[in-house]
Order: sequence, then C-alpha cells, then structure tokens
Amino acid sequence: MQKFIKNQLKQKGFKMTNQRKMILQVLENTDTCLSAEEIFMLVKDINPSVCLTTIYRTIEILIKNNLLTKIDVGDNRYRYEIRTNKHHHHAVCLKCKKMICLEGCPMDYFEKQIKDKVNFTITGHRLEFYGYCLECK
Amino acid sequence: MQKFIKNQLKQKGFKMTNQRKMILQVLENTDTCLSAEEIFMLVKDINPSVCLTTIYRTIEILIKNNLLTKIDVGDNRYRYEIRTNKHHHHAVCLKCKKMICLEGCPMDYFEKQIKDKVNFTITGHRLEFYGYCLECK
DNA sequence: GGGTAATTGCAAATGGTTTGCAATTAGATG
DNA sequence: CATCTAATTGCAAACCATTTGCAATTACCC
Ligand SMILES: [Mn+2]
Ligand SMILES: [Mn+2]
Ligand SMILES: [Zn+2]
Ligand SMILES: [Zn+2]
Repeated sequence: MQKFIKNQLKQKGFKMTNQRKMILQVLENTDTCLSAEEIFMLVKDINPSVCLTTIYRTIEILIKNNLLTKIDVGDNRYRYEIRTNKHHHHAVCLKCKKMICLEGCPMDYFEKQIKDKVNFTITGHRLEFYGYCLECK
Repeated sequence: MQKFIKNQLKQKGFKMTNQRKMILQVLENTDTCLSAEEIFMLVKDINPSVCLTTIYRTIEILIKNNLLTKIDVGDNRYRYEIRTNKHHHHAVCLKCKKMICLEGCPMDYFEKQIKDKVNFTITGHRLEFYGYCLECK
C-alpha cells in the first residue's frame, strides 16, 4: 500500500519530500483515524522541524487523489484515514471519539461483530450515501 | 411534533421565548438539513433582530435534549435536522451539499429507492455506529 | 552540479463556533 | 395585574481548526 500511494503521487507529478514520507508513515502505522493535530504530533516525534501547514497541505493532496478519507465525529475536528483496499466502517465512541475500524460491510454482520468482538455498545447509527444529485450530475 | 418538542423543553424548565419559537418553526418547515447560518437567515426573515449566538445556543439545547441531530457533510460546517419520529437516512450531494431525506432504513431498500425515486447517483457511502466503547461505558 | 517549478515554514487571515457580561424577558407568585 | 428572579438574549470579543500569502528551500529532470 505504502508503495501504491507513493507511486500514485509520483505519477501525478508530486515530489516525494521527507515531510510527505513521514506523514504517510504515520498514517500507515496507526490503527485509528487521526486528526491533523495528532498527525502533526506523531510526525514531530520523527522530525521536530515540521509545520502543521504542511500536514494540512499534504492531507489536501491525498484527499483530492482519493488516497485519504475525511471523517467527522461531531467535535469540530476532522479525522483522516489512509486508503485501504478493504472497504470498511467504524464504531465511534461518543465520549472519547475513538474510532474502531470494523471489517467487512453488510449491516447485520456488523451489528453482531460489534456486540461480540469489539465490545462496543450501540446506541444508534448513521448511514449516509455520497454521490451527485440530479442538478449536479 | 411541534407540540412534542415544546412540551419537552417546557418540562425541562426552558422558557419558550419568541426566538426559540421562530427557530423551531424554521426547523420544522424545511425539507433539508440547515446550517446555523441558514437557520439564522430564515429566522431573520421572520424577525430581523435575532442574533446568531442565540441560534447556536438553541441548537445546543436541542441537541442535548435529543430534539435535533448534528450532521456533517465535510465542509467545515454542520447541518442540523429537527427530530422526527421516523428514523431515516440521507443522500448528500458532493457538490452542493444538499441533503435529501430518504424514508425507512434497510440498506438494500435504500439503494433501490435512491436510484428509482430520488434520482441520485451513488458513488459511495459511509456508515457509522454511535455508542460507547468499553472504557467509556 | 545547475536550473526551475514544486514545496516548505512562518505569520497572518479566515470563518464557524463559543464565551463573558450587562441588559432584557418569561413566567411563577401573590 | 404588578412584582420578582432566574433564564435568556444581543453584542463584542475570544477561540481554534483550517487556509492563505510569500519568501526561502528543496526535489528532481537535464
Ligand atoms: Mn460500506
Ligand atoms: Mn438507520
Ligand atoms: Zn471511548
Ligand atoms: Zn447537488
């Protein structure tokens, strides 16, 4: 995957800078979704001379090229998740906003998995479809 | 529904001010989800002397009392939807961010409805469960 | 290694949302 | 109906995640 993303970027004419390498490394070595600030902190652990702006600009590039997903949890701060080849969903804790990645997709499968494996108490869910309406198509 | 919400608020000790009446009226007379700014504009059409702050504070109360839902579409601005007794989902246009309310819930039913009735081209979807994780339960 | 366009860091701007505070008001009480 | 008080409001300022302008730096094609 690491390779795939780097190739995608190179192919589109983006330079593979040290900052971008570090950001990708951080995004690929986490098991949750990270906020810009969290990515920033983790990248600083590798090299303290990075700038938050660079994080945001890299995020923008990745999203525009379908290599990163922007996720909202309702606390005025987005989380980002690097592209995986397995389509999946999340369980979001209303209190600490932690996002637990779930495998697979069909809803009923999920409900069972969440209760049995992840130990997450469901109080509700939200399902949104993305695409284009009649006027914008 | 109008009545139900007012009763809920009164029961919890909130005053039924003119501002709150107008905000509820606006929220109940729309067929999409509105941003705070949009609610503000619509309320100003009724009475120009209202303040955006009041919109936000009312939104906060409604959300805390489960009378309003906060929805994110990815453009740094939340949309709000007044409580309905029919659980339902949305189709969000990636371009204009318009939210089309869908009836019912099961996924397969939706996919058909979206294609046939609402004329919305699906390019993807997101499903999130809300609740509490092991530590926060 | 040199040339050039892309990228970066810094500081400042942006914009949605929140907060402090004094003035106003709903609605309970008599 | 007039009085009282806690809740609510409007205004201005703060907040804070994200974005932008610009000069200095860097990747990478030759
Ligand atoms: Mn899915
Ligand atoms: Mn549902
Ligand atoms: Zn939690
Ligand atoms: Zn549209």
